[in-house]
Amino acid sequence: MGRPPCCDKEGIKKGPWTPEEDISLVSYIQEHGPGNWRAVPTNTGLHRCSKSCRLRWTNYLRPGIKRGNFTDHEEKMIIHLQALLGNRWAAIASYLPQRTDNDIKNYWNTHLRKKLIKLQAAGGGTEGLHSKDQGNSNSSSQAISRGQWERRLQTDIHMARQALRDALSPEKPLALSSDLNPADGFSISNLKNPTLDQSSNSTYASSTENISRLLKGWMKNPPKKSARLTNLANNQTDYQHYSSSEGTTSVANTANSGNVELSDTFESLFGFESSNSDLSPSMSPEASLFQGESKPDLISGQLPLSFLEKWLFDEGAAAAALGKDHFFSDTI
DNA sequence: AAAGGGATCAACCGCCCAAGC
DNA sequence: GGCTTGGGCGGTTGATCCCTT
Repeated sequence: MGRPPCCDKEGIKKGPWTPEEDISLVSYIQEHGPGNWRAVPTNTGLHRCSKSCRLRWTNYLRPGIKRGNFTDHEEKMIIHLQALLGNRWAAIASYLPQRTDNDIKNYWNTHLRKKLIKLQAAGGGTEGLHSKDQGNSNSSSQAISRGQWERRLQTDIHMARQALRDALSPEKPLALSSDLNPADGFSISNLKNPTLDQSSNSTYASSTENISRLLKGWMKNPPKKSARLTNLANNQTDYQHYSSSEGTTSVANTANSGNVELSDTFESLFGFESSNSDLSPSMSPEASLFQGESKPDLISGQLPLSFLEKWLFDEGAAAAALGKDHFFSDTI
């Protein structure tokens, strides 16, 4: 019984993705939209399993993905949501629309879990986490007892639940959408099927922002790692294609004639300007819509954020709630 | 400068669930 | 109702980076 692994077939490539593969995938999705992943490898000629294509898209190529350092605010969100939801990374990611579940999971496993353990071992709470510079956190907050920390956590959980109940309450549908401005092109139908309605071209074109950002990254940082990875994974690829000086593309060192002018292809395909060094993680409206495709929980993803922000991070409210015994009778 | 080991993160694996037949 | 399939999710792995000795 059981399903045969989808990647068991011979000739299925594994390992790091090359820019060529990324481009194939992105251009295919630009045309057809995400979904029907089974058809992607055959239609693109990629020697990857469908799952790998989906993962690559959702975790790295999808527009609107923010990479790099997590902000204090994001850290707090993750910590609270992890306490609230457990290791349901996809659910947590739905509250951080610019982050992927994989990213959050990695960040939790590599940073936050250790941080929490360390803090709790030191008798602290999340207070220390509220500042990246833990050395500056004041001693009184560090001295918070584990009991207090747990009580506060319980409070937060309760309040978050309450907020979610309120948010999901049919009596308050507008509360959820109050931040949505129809003038910005928002509509439920867009959320349900972002590939329809509005020009799907512009929607999918936004994915180019993301991949171009990635490619720019490769170009900017002479990809030591990438080159190694690529050489390991695919000796035919030469990342010198992507290296450049002053941001101009170069096709020097072309080892594979099939890849000639690949960097030019990037430019024509994605149209990024090498002079544009703004890699700030902004998400275009199209991107946010597009993102909704793979994160269909956009409504409950973005909008409750304000609720949760308000409730989860309002420490004053939490502290005030601590005094209310009825709360504990409710939650314990 | 080199070696060792911990940290990081992209990618894979296996399981689960829902939809379609 | 049972089986198959596609897609999603969380856990884990392994290559690479980076810091310390």
